[in-house]
Amino acid sequence: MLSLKKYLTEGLLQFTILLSLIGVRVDVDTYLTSQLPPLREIILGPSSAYTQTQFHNLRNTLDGYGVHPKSIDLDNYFTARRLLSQVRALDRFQVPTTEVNAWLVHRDPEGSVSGSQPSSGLTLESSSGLQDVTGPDNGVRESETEQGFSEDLEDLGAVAPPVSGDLTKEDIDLGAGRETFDYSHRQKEQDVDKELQDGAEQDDTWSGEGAEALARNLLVDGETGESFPAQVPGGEDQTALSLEECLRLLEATCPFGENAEFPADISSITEAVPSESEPPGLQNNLLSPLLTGTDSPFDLEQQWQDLMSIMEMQAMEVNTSTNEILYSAPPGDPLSTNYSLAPNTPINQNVSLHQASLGGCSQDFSLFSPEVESLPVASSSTLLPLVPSNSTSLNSTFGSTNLAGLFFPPQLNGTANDTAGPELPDPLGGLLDEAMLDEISLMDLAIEEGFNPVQASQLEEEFDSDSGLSLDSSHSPSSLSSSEGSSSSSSSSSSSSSSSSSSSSSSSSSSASSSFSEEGAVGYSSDSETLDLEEAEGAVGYQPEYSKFCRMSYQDPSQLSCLPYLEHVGHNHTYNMAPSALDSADLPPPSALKKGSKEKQADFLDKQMSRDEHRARAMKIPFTNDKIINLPVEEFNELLSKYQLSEAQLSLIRDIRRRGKNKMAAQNCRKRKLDTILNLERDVEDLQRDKARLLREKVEFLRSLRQMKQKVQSLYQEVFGRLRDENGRPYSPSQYALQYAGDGSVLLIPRTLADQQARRQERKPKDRRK
DNA sequence: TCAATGTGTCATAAT
DNA sequence: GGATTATGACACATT
Repeated sequence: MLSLKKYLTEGLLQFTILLSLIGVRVDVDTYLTSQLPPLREIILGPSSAYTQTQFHNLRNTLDGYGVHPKSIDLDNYFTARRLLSQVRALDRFQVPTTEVNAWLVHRDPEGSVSGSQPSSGLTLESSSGLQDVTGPDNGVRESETEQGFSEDLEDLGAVAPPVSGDLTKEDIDLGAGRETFDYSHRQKEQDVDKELQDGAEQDDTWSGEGAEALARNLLVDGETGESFPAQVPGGEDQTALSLEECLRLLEATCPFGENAEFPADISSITEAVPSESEPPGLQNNLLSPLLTGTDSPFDLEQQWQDLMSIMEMQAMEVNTSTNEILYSAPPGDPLSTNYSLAPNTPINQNVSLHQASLGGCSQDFSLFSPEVESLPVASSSTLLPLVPSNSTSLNSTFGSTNLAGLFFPPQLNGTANDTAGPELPDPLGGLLDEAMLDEISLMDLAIEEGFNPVQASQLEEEFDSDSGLSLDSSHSPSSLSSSEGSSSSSSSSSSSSSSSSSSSSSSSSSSASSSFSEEGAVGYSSDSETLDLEEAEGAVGYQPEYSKFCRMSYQDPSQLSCLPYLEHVGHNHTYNMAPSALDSADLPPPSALKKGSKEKQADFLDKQMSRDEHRARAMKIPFTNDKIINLPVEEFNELLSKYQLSEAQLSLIRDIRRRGKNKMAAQNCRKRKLDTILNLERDVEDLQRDKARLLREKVEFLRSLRQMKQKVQSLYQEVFGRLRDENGRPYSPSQYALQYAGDGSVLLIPRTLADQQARRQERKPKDRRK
């Protein structure tokens, strides 16, 4: 069956591709849906290769259009829609928006291959996957960024519709996928896709089918669902053609009135750069790299590649400095605006902010991942040499300068020129304090080596929602052991609950006599029933032990999977038993327990009794140790008054109560101690991360400040060098200086006067401090 | 055999 | 002042 399905699938796919290549438009799904249900079941069942087109059909019916894909009017209809969408999407600066998710799917270590299934969020939440996202070059920062990056991605997902890898083609074609306009439908698609791909995830032939699916996606218009021949096999050429086509459409068919949203959306581009201080004409400069490409396709392609390489660096910035994104200043923050003259840092932060807040824009930026070139549809294959091999935060930050280099006119982009060319020296090399960088690196390494404290806190919240004494037993692994042991002891099921605390009355040698469970209901071992079962299984384990292991386990998350194993961890403290019991303290074989003779169970439980329980039984104490320990003092005294007890018995009872309470107190104390240690550890890691972030921000600010100063200095020298006196001679820099007036004018004043004014200005802040 | 760890118990102070 | 709780210290068992 599988072979038949594969045969049919591949054969039909190849046939479809061939037909498409020769210009015949074929929509297999139409036939599969309406005419060949068995084949559809066979092929569509677990195969993800067909879900895309199926979704198109779904959309065609679900979004209300209701146009049959094979309708004669479909050409005009879809062509008009596609062209309109092209025009509309043109101004959105659409670069492939979904490759990142496709890449995530491919990189998923769990092997989930569906990019459109709803579980993509799970993929994003996977820490390993996130580390993969950061790329191998970002290992230094993985530990620090994995949590923040996850949050960042979640933020992106919260704003932007979840997109999948099977949209790649439409991104290349138009940029704006249909999902951009119909998110709800996309969710429906994902639901269907999940059903369809449940089996596909286990299909070993996915890679082949996935490649075919990608190739097939190239033949299906992502926006209209229309199938059309793959006219341009090369991704880059296709991208260029799409742009050219769009531009031609823009010029030929669309009046400006129809592009009323164009400038508004252009702002979405300019918002990515600190345009607050830009002159209005800059937008033209900003657009020029894209719009002027119609005249020179090569230039357009070259600029497009440059842009993609820049965006790629931006994406790496997203992957590697999420904390900076999370902590970065809001758009209106003075830090972001005041540095607008030096575009490096503000651009970086603004872009990051938009990546975190604007879905479309963020996706557009984030898809430039180093893995994009692995997809045969993007034009980023030539970008690989541009990808910095050492993608540290600082290097990726430098990448943002190239963005300014592209968007800003050269005369305003002195800093970008400093960093754009490979032949130019790295400006940061002379600007940054090496010690500071080393500190950052060491800090990142230190953080990386430790367990992520945020994850630890999450685990702590998950496993111990109550930091106090009482634990929710439903969250405790002891409930597992409870369920496991529920059938092991019949006496456990008959354990009687007395008032607030349940006393475990297990059968002993004399069936009527009671054994005692020292672990009472007070403290954080709240559920004595489970404890009884654990004791019945020979595990001393009590709730705090499990709690402790839970806490220890989130030092290493992998240990979380071993929780059932914990029931065997408990120490067999046979020293609690009476010497007579120690003689035969060996655990009974499991077969004996399974055979379940009550006497053997009674012997076994008898052996598990604590020392005080044996003493109490030896002294013929008429009530359980559990009552002795856990009853309130009034009830306890009332209980004692009911019986005629000897002094020895009363003394033993008081000792039992004291030891029992102290035992629980010790457990609580140890639990609190461990909690304190873990909280301190987490606080230390948080502080280290904050310190590293602040250091990075400081470095960036210093770098921006330095670059601004350099720029101002160069402008100063340039202006000053052009000044001439009445005789046409240049002014001496030692005698004259330029001073900036408050109204924006520049005055030439004697150096001495300038020095005096400078001193006055220096004194003012000092006086204010005083 | 030794070290690390877990646990119960005691003594003592604090509540 | 007694009961309870918290905690350091110790001993013992287990790994």
